[in-house]
Amino acid sequence: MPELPEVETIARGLQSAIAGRSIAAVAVSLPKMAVAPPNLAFAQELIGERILEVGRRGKYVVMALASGRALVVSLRMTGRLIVQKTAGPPHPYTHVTLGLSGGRRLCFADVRQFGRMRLVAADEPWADRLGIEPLSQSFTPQAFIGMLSGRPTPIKALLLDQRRIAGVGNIYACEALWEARIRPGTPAKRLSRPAIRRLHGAIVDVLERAIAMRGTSVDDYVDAQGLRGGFQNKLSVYGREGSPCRRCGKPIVRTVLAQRGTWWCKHCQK
DNA sequence: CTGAGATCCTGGGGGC
DNA sequence: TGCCCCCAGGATCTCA
Repeated sequence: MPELPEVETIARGLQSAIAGRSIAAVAVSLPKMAVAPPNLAFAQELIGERILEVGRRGKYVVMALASGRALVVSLRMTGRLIVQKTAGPPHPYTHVTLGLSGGRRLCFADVRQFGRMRLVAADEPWADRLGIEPLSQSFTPQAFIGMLSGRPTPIKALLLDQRRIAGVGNIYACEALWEARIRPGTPAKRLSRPAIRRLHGAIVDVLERAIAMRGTSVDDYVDAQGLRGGFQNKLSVYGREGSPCRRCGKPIVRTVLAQRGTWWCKHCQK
């Protein structure tokens, strides 16, 4: 499932592969996957547009268009954005295809159909519910302390809340909590200042290391060029139930917290 | 505001 | 071996 490092990797790949190209054709085979503002036709609006640059906000891929509008893509669990040469069959489970200048096409594929490609107007505040970017200057230890203050919510559930921190998902929440030696179920308000500082550093560290490895491919994640990431080999706890903790050697356990699988070490996460 | 629960989907894993 | 059932999982919406 693509989280911040995977989406960042995809966005960088798209930036080098399709930035500057114009959209010559649009094919939508599953209409719910392609959303446009009211009374506007997705395909018709996009034809003739040009993709200026591709970036990321939280777990969303953001394609800035020449008109000032944007194409915002949510990949959810199984969504993919794949750039291909126009010849040959499209990527499996492609529901939206953008035919681009220069003989390329962008396939938006998704087995489970949870993802969305949304055309947003220039003045549409589409990201107004998203929280702080954890790799931005504004994510300071002080800001993090304020975010957790007084909250009874289990710290892991809080890390997954996109309204607070945008981009952290299940994999990196588990990994950061292990790195900071914090029990996932700890109420946020019960964490000490040093623990919060450790966790702040761990979040930034694990996200940066994962980006450097081009993301984690535990299921079937691939980037815009169809390549797998490398961080799955560096995971400390996620998906490692029964395997020895890399720090203390005790077996990693799996529990359920906030309706999500949660992997952690009972011995060294207090 | 906050949290809990439902919802959307389908491949694949587990159970028999 | 083969078949069927059921579940994971992110964001969004409803409801308390």
